[in-house]
Amino acid sequence: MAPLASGKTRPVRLADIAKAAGVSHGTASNVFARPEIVREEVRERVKAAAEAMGYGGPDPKGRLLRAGKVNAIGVATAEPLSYFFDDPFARVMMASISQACDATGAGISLVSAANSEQLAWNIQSALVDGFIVFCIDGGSKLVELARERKLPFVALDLDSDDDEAVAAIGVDNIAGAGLAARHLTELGHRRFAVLALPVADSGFGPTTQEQVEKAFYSGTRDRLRGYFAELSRVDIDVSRVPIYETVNDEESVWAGLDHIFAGAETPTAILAMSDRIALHALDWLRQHDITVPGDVSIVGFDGVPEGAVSKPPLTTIVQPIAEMGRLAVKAILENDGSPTSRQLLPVELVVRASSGPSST
Amino acid sequence: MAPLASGKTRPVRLADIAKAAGVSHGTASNVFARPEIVREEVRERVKAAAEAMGYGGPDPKGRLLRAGKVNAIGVATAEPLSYFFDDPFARVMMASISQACDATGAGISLVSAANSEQLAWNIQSALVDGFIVFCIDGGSKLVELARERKLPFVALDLDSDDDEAVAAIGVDNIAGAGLAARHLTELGHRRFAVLALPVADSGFGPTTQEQVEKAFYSGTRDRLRGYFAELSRVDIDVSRVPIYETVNDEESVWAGLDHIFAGAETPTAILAMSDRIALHALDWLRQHDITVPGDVSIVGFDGVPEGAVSKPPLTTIVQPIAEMGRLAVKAILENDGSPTSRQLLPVELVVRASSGPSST
DNA sequence: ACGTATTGTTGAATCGATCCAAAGCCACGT
DNA sequence: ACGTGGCTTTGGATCGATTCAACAATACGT
Repeated sequence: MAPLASGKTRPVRLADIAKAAGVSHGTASNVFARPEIVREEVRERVKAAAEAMGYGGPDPKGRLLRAGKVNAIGVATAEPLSYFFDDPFARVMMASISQACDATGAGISLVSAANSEQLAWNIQSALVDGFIVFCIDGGSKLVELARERKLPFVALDLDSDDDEAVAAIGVDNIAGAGLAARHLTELGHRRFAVLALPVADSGFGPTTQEQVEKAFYSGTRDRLRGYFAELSRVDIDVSRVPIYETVNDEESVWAGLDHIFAGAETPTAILAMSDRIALHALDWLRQHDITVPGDVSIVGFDGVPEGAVSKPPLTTIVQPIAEMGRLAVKAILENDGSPTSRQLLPVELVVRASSGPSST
Repeated sequence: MAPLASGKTRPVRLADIAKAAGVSHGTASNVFARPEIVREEVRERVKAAAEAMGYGGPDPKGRLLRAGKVNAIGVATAEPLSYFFDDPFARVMMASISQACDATGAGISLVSAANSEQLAWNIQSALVDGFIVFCIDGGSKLVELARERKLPFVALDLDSDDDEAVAAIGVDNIAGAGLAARHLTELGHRRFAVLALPVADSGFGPTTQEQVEKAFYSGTRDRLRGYFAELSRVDIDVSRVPIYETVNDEESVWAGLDHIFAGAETPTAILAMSDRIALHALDWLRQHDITVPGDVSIVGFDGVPEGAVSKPPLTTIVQPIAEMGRLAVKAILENDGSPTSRQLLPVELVVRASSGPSST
């Protein structure tokens, strides 16, 4: 309004330049959206006006509302945002999600927050066409939140017992864990220990089968079920297998190993519920001069690339991470109202050098 | 329209539930945006109506238009999207950007595309309040595109010679490179080779100082200038120092070393323009039984975390990556119209085990 | 000269919310 | 009976574009 309004940033709208160029806003819109249908002379005039007035092209905010489609998918997690760039599993998954997005021209919005109140708000107000939810932690709440948006969404790694109605892509944790355990029993191992993923939000420490059965996170529960089903099958008394709940970081894993190896009967085989746990364990073992796989064998879970180059390379259960990412994106983008139902992908045992015959 | 429209997804608007609850749309809006100002009874009625009609809360698309602010910043690069998750430098940078965003409650949109036409479109239509542009590659074009949006934006690692008017955060490449070279000359090295970052879009291969001076990427140019200024200072004939242009990946680095070590006069010191290059070089050297730092010393550039745990740990020039991320986010979010001008951050030489006294 | 394409342009309607000035309602004091 | 003030609620204006049916202008065939 005031003539000296040059300090204000860009109050210039499409309508303004339309007026300046002496055309209707409809025509002005066409100049940008479908230049070929407007006469060259007019087009030039409008473009010149735009240039002169410092107009940066149609504001997507306006277009968006009309079009209804954002053309971006949101990836949500309850972890801090930097999780996407720190965690190996997340990184591989994100790389494959982003490839799928690149291929279809969709954008990616990272959704997360420092506290759960803000998380809710961020999910409610994320400008996306759908969500991919990382259920690593606080899964149920996230799923609940995402569901409330009434947008297509798919949960990654949300497992069996949860609400049937939510679309989910996961792997067969029970079968995978079974594979890992069987591999070790076939190598002759009888004394096991389990390094578990989080069971509840309660930190880390020794835990029990009963606790895990009540676990908040079904992935943790299912993997334990898989392990124990297989161990029981070959008559190992699972009630004597120590289970240590970690929070998937170095500190808790090392504490777990301190605990496990403090016992009288030390294990010859360790079942780690994630590669990250297994890799931290490898460090601890090396530092304690326990050879792998000479003294102790260890099998991870996930199949992150770091496992292939660790010392020794990690025997693990590899998830088809890339495939999962692709499917998730596809599920969101092609969603036509009917929710894709839950999909369970197969996993594969990859034997590398961290497992060998039992020495006892 | 048709009574059997249940297949259609969510044509239910705030106005619909307002009508259903028998209140005005203004009141309905308040129920969600400022529940405390609407009488409890009415509030419950509206919420019930919303629930009954399957309303997922106010659509951010609408809110957005009104509010004008997206509350998200876009991070753009000309690399494929997965670059953000693959490249160590990008990852550290993104982690710090995302921390800064978490702290202020802003979201992050990743902007990229398979081809440059789509890139332009993606940048034009990204729903963001500003851009952080990774100028690793195709920098100028990206900056141009971003500038056209007339949104606040800051370029990362865009250097000296470029347009003065664009806000940029970078490090002092010349000084950093000088530090690296000086460290090696002080250790007695006289025979150098340079593994360069991309000079142009043309692939990899041996190159020359003249070529690099004309480099598309000022970071590459400035680092070489820094190296050579220092080498010249101690009377090393830089015209005889081989420069090999890589594309920052294993293949090109290995090809470069094949080339460099095929010559008659092999170097005792390698200046690598990135840690990623240096780490790949370390692998090559190990495979060729060339000891580091016994036979050859190598100094990287960037300061990525992998450098601290490589074998041997990498001597490098560390950039204040976290600080850069923080500053970039701050520049966007606090931008009040006046563009923050260019900022050059200091770098630091961190001596680890990949450099030692010259053996000759 | 007059209908008929062809091509370009207009202006109203729409997308889904938020904001705000004005009005309604109710109780209270005088 | 009437003014005052505190809550609520209302309805119109607005954000910035796109879309589309209708209209204007020009060229073409007969």
